[in-house]
Amino acid sequence: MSEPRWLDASQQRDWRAYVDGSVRLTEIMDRDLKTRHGLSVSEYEILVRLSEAPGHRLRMAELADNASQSRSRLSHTCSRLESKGLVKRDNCGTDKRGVYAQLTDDGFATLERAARDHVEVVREYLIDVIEPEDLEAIGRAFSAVLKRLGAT
Amino acid sequence: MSEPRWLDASQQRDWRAYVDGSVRLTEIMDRDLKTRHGLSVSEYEILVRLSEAPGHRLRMAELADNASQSRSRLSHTCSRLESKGLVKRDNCGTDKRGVYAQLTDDGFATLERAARDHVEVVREYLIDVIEPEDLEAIGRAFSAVLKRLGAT
DNA sequence: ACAATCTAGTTGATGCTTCAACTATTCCCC
DNA sequence: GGGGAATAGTTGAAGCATCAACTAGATTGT
Repeated sequence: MSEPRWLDASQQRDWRAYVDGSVRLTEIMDRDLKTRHGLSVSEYEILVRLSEAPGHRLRMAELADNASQSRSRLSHTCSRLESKGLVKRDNCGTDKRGVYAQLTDDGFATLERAARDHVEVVREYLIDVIEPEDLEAIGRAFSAVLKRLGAT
Repeated sequence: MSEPRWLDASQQRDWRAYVDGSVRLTEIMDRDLKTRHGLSVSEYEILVRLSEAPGHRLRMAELADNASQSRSRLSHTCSRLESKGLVKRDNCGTDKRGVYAQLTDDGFATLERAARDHVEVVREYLIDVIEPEDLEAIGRAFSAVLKRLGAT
């Protein structure tokens, strides 16, 4: 219960800009993906991780970790994606508890279309409006955050 | 429908680190505020903005803009805060449609307690683990994003 | 002064997230 | 090899966000 170490004025300003800016940025990306492709950001993230996995499939737990989602949330999201036909679940042979999430052809095609538009939004509202070295700083900073949190 | 300008490898890495890191960071702050003070991040943000306003009160629309929330969302959140006794609504004299959100004494006290803990989390997981100049870069970058989005 | 229009704010339905509880399987080890 | 603990994943309920529809009051133009 010691005295809190408050942020100084400039830290405060930077922190606030980050909080407000990142909220608004996420909002934009969310709405764009939703209206143009019917995907939420968390659905999109799952498709991305699956598309990068060997054979376009991953065990649920690993997928959850990759996408920074809880297992419960992944289960629900995955069910939605499955009912849209973008993902399908397969049992794992070696571990009878296990389940693979597998990207369908339709899922891959949808992702390719969505990714094209998504990258434009990321450019338009972030990458093209900031200095390249500030993007690098962001990368460095959040990598450090992830390391602090014990992730890869 | 032109060719998408894909991100290069280093942009990709930086962008990914940001997406993952910011999601996880928000999660931490959310859980911390919730378990220690019973507040969601969006409730906390509203208390912060109110505490900074003259007389600890603001018109709903202005508060919504400050906190980057939709008016609908503010209405709901404000009702929750009101039922917790942290905020109260007053009619506006000059505009009969208008409503003021007013921070209560209890609300202010709760915010003070929450802010002390919150700043520690922000330090522990972000500010103390990154270089000061990277924080400045983050501030610059997201200010540019906000400007691009037409905010202050 | 009246109608058309615009702005402030709320509401309820719907959908996504979180949390705790649950089943089923595997691992550990005595 | 059998009982206890750990792991994989799902489920349902409750809470929060989003969207469209709505009420009520202000503004504008004629």
